[in-house]
Amino acid sequence: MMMMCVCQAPLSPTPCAEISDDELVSISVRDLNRQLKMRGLTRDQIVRMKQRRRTLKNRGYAASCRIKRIEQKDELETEKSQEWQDTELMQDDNNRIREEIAALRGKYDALKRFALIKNIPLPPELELLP
Amino acid sequence: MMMMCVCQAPLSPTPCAEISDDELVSISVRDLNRQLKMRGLTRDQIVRMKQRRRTLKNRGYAASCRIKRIEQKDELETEKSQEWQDTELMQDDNNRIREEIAALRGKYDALKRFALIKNIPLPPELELLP
DNA sequence: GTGATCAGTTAGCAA
DNA sequence: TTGCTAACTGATCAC
Repeated sequence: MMMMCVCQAPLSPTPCAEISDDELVSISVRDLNRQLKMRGLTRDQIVRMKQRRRTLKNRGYAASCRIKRIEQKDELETEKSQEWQDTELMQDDNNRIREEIAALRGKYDALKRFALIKNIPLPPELELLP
Repeated sequence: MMMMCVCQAPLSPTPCAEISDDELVSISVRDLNRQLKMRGLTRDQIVRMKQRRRTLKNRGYAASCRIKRIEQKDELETEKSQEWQDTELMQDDNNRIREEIAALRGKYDALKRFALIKNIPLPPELELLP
């Protein structure tokens, strides 16, 4: 299966001025602008810094997106097996009820025979079921 | 939701010699090598061409990978709703059987009262259930 | 070499 | 601007 994956280096060929990736993504826009002004950065450097920030953010979004996808898949699988268990329980229930009916029917048939043998007339609404 | 996505242009800044992307991915390695030899391509050009082929292939693999993922998700959802339907059917079945039991019990109770009123003695094994 | 899959990148939509 | 997601790319694994 898959092992570690070194993959692309996390860009940042120009740390520019001791701003780590972690800082850059977590800092607010307001604070970032303040920082950029404090150090004298050229427009070009500022644009690149902003782009680096965006890319780093996107990296995080991509990661959450994958995690979310996996979680949804797991969720689906769990729900499916839950449905399956429900069906199983219902089946068991069903079988128990069927046994109950069979037992009742047995008694019924016995009564039928009893009435027949003893020649006991039953009112029509109490005629035993076939 | 997502609409069309133009995204990255399909590389190929150097068509090099009338070999389209479609041709390049579908041609066999043997034939490709033959083609590359026929036209006099430098080692560097050959390496780039091979890399372009690999990239194009990878693009296709990535696409199938995404399609597969979507299909598996659909499959899971279908199976889940199928399980749900099974449970529903079973539940209906269950309810019908319960009604059947109730009806039987009704008859049974009527018989019980009948036997009591007419003072008909029943053998113990035919004693009516409570 | 081929195919699959992961993480990272980019484009583009939506809020 | 932020967050998300589709498509693309390169790395890496299995075969």
